[in-house]
Amino acid sequence: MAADTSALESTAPGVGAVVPEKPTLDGLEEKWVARWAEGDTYAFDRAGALSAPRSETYAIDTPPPTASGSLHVGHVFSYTHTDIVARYQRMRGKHVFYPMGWDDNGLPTERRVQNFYGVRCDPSLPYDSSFEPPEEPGKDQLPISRRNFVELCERLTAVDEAEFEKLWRRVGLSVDWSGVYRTVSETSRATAQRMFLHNLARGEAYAQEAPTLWDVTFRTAVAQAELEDRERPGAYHRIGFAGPEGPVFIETTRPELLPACVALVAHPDDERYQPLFGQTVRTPLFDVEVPVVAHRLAEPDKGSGIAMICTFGDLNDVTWWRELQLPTRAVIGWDGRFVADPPDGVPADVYAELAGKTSFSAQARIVELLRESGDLVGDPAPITHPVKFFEKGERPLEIVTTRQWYIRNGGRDADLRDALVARGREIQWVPEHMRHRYENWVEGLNGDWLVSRQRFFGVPFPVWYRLDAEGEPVFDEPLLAPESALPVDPSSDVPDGFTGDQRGVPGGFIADPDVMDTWATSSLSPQVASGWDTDPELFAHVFPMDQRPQAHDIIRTWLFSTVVRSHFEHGTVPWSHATISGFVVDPDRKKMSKSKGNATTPLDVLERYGTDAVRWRAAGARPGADSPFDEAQMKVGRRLAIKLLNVGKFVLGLGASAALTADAVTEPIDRGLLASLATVVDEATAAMDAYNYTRALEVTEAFFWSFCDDYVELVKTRAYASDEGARSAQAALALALSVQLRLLAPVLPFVTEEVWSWWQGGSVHRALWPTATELPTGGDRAVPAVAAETLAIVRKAKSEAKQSMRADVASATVTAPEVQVALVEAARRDLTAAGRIESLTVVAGDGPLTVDVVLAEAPDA
RNA sequence: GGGCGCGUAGCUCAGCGGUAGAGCGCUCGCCUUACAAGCGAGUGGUCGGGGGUUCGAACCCCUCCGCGCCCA
Repeated sequence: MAADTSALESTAPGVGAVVPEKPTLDGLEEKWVARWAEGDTYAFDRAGALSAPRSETYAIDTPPPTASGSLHVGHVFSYTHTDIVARYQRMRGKHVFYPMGWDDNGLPTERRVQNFYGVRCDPSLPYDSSFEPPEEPGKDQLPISRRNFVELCERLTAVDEAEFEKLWRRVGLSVDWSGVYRTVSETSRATAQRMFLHNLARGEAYAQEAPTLWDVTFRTAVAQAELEDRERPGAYHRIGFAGPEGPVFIETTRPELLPACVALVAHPDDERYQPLFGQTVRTPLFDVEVPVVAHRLAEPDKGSGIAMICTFGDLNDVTWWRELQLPTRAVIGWDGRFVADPPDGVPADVYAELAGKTSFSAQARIVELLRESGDLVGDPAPITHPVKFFEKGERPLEIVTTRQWYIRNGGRDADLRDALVARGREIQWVPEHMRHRYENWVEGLNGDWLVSRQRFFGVPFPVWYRLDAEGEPVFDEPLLAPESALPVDPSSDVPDGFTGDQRGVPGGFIADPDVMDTWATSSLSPQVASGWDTDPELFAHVFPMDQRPQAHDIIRTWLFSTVVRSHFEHGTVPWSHATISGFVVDPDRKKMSKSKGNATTPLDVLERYGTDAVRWRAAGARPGADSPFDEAQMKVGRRLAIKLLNVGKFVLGLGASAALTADAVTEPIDRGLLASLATVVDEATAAMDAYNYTRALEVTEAFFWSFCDDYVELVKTRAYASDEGARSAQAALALALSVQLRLLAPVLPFVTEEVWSWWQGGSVHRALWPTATELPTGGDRAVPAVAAETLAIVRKAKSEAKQSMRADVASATVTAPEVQVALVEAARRDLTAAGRIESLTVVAGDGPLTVDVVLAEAPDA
């Protein structure tokens, strides 16, 4: 701990503090985290904000971290980037609306709860109010009711969230912790359901029975945005179909889908197959008659150039099926296995061999059968090809026809697509080139946004269906929850006009069984955080927000879906700026992630180098740029923080204080130093306004080191005196310290606050960002620059003579261009003291400034 | 295959039309009363290759090579 805390009784930061004997970084985090919490230093002043113009509020749409996940250094970096901006805007006098959220909704939480407690959700079970999970997860997962499962999710995420908050406070995030939201909260659920109902009412959401990409492990539909291609081994099987004039050979990687074959397809220009178009062929083994059709998506140079269309092997099949209006012969069920009964028109005897099998074993069996029948030509030819996976899944996706909810996103509507691209152009992207990621994605969409998921933990659709006399649901007339009742859980709540005992009985009703995609909730983070559903006055003030910070990997998901929702509901972009941070990568330039095993635990690094050092390193990563994790860099940040403590102690130990003002600065070199600082302030401010915190820090830091190594060394002796010159130095040092502490405060919140507290009232983080106008004008920056240059040459002479910097100089003769002579003379007093120069002569001459240094005889040499 | 970004000192990166820069590293010095968790000095690059524009190119244009990310 810092040595001086006993003197601090007041809750106001800084009041009554003194400069410690031996300043240290140790313990600053604990001290100031507690002090900021007590003093509500980062509280959002709602009333003050609402009574001021919108331009005086700065609202941030913070990414809610996945509460069940774990944080690594990459997270610390990107959240620090945002915090630097937040702190800057606060110091500019803005009301900073900077809430934190937790994403405790969705699959990661569901999976973590299953593993942590050893349970699984079985929606058919009744709620058990006395249920307690086992101490240790058992070998087999314990089936529990949906409501019990959800309760465990909430219990576990609350623990995780408390840990996260502790870490974020230690990182120094200037979040208003009274405004935390959760994506699974009542408010979030109500917001998501209300927005969905609005989308539905305006025709922006709809349900449709359609072929859907399906993860057989999670047994849920997945959206285009959640897909990824993975290279997987496969094999082309050459199979003969019986054509009108002999066999037609196709090559397929999925022979097991033969019973699902509905046509063969070739490119319309392919002369080899033109004679067959309009004719029919018969499938081997099953002997089903299928047409030969032409379509531009068939690739002549792939395989034999003619392919079988199955319902459904891949997305091309879906396109062909839709555009060519082919029949459906689905064989794969929700569990990824071949369904029990063959499709219409497919003989049951052969199909019976496949029923109940997975794709893998069905393929093996089909290949055997084809060999026996002689329809398989040669051996399968191994290939590697891209296969679609759910990004969180481990088995290839199947395509299953199901009824799903969609929200329009321009994937099937050029006008909407253009409108959403135009929204993207309203956003200021930082860095600018990230805009292309957005436009590429929007322009490449091939379907609407599938938002329903067949999971248990999530926001349910506020929808029921009437059951007809036969007990079949009437999907065309969904029963919607009234907005006043939101949030609802349709599996326990009852639609208007019905009673609970009518659930599931003919003439009664059933609930829509699905929950929303996690992005369907996350895409409403601006609305949830800003009180769309709970505090319309606040929402009207802070929305559209100023900044959406996030990483570039979720532009297609989080960013895009947020734009879609805002476009529909509010007819505006959700924020004016999207700031995109890069990744922290390991030394091999691989993205740091827990699953790759190369993630560095943040707490360990924070403890070893101190928060300010880690934040300093984070600030060195420009917006959008990946940056390698290198501990050696942390030491540099730590050194900067220590330097601040020491120079602060020096300046304040001289008797410099906040009472000294610019008027006292009379010496040319002092005025020059402050003139130079004024340009630094201007540059840093311009850089911060452009979200270029890296540049702002660079400019400030360069000045700071030269301030310490040159200016302070030059004026030190004078500052120790007690004449007018001393007061000039002391005032300049005090002013420069004050300005520099404030310039560095967003990056180094702890050490700057510590030094600030030694001599100023209030928090540095509530102080105003410096402006050039608080510094005296008219100083000549060349005076300190030339003095430093001269001193450097004297130092070099001492260094080359292997002498101490304290070695005396008998005489130094400066030969300088005419215009510089007066500058050197203006710094004469400081130069002779700092260089320990007995006799300093300055003459005009040609060429650059030189110094002829004659060292005094060393006393005991 | 398409899009985007990047290739500058051993490492991390600035510079983006006018004489190659910083920090780290390394080498050599220095106990200097703010700081030895420090200070001073030095070392180090045909700015990925090739063409072009220009009085002048790391910077602009073309092309090639390599790396990364996103999308097919």
